[in-house]
Amino acid sequence: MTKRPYAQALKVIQDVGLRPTRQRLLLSKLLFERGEDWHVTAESLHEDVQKSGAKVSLATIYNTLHQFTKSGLLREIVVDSGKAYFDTNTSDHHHFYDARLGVLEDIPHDEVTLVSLPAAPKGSRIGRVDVIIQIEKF
Amino acid sequence: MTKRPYAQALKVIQDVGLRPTRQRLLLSKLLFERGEDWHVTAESLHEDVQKSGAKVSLATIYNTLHQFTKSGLLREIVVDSGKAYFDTNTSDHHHFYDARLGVLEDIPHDEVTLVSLPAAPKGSRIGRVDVIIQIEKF
DNA sequence: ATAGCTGCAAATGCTTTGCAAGGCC
DNA sequence: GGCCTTGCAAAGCATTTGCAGCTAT
Repeated sequence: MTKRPYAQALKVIQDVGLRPTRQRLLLSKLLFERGEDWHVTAESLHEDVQKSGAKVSLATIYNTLHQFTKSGLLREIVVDSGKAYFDTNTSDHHHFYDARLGVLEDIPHDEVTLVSLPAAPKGSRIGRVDVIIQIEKF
Repeated sequence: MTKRPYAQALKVIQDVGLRPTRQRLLLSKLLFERGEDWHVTAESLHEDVQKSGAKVSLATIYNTLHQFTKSGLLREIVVDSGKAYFDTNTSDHHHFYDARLGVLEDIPHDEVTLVSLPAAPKGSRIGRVDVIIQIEKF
């Protein structure tokens, strides 16, 4: 079956029950049809939109990133107290982060192993475990 | 030997080669003389200053937190893309974080063990490893 | 004296919000 | 039509910066 333009992007959006608007289709396409995992900020995605010749307002990009995250299409990664990163790879994995360059890189899931997780403080449960390995180029 | 007020706070500052100004002495005292590890934001520290009856401008608090961090007296912890946390415990350890409440808690160093750290991407070296365990109260 | 420090206010950077106009079902 | 979405501009926060005045040495 031939893949029509936006076919995958459309499906992704419909699968989570969002309306396939022009803006969401484009963002979905930019995010999920490149066949690799990657990391975006609202700003970087906005630039990609402009490079594609289209136009989506920054506000809508913020809204959409959050909707996609809430729907489980994206995962937010906190590595910088001042900028939000989103990861198209929502599976269980960790990250390298180069603070100087602001660049994130996935660590394959099986390359970090945690032993002996501590018990959560009483009255609370453990949600997610994030491992961030700071790196720097030399 | 009796401990004069600010004796410890003064020493801490002199040890890293900073001028013991009124502001730095107070902040040092608030941060390091309570005999336990804790986590502050510029805002929370500012409030503590005011509760103590003194006054230090927010700008100076930001400056001082960064100077102290650069001097190794504090460690910055990134758990929120929008607010900077600082930890008076600079030793090797990890954190619980309740995103809803914005509360950080230390995990004793020996209660998390990482096995099989991945190799850093070529051309880079590993700096710090941060493990953040998201928790939520129930 | 002088190099360093402080505080105010203004500026910055990222993100969110209010609301009128437009689009999808 | 009615509800969801978008986009702009304005507002919001946390943080940084410029610079005149103050302070430790």
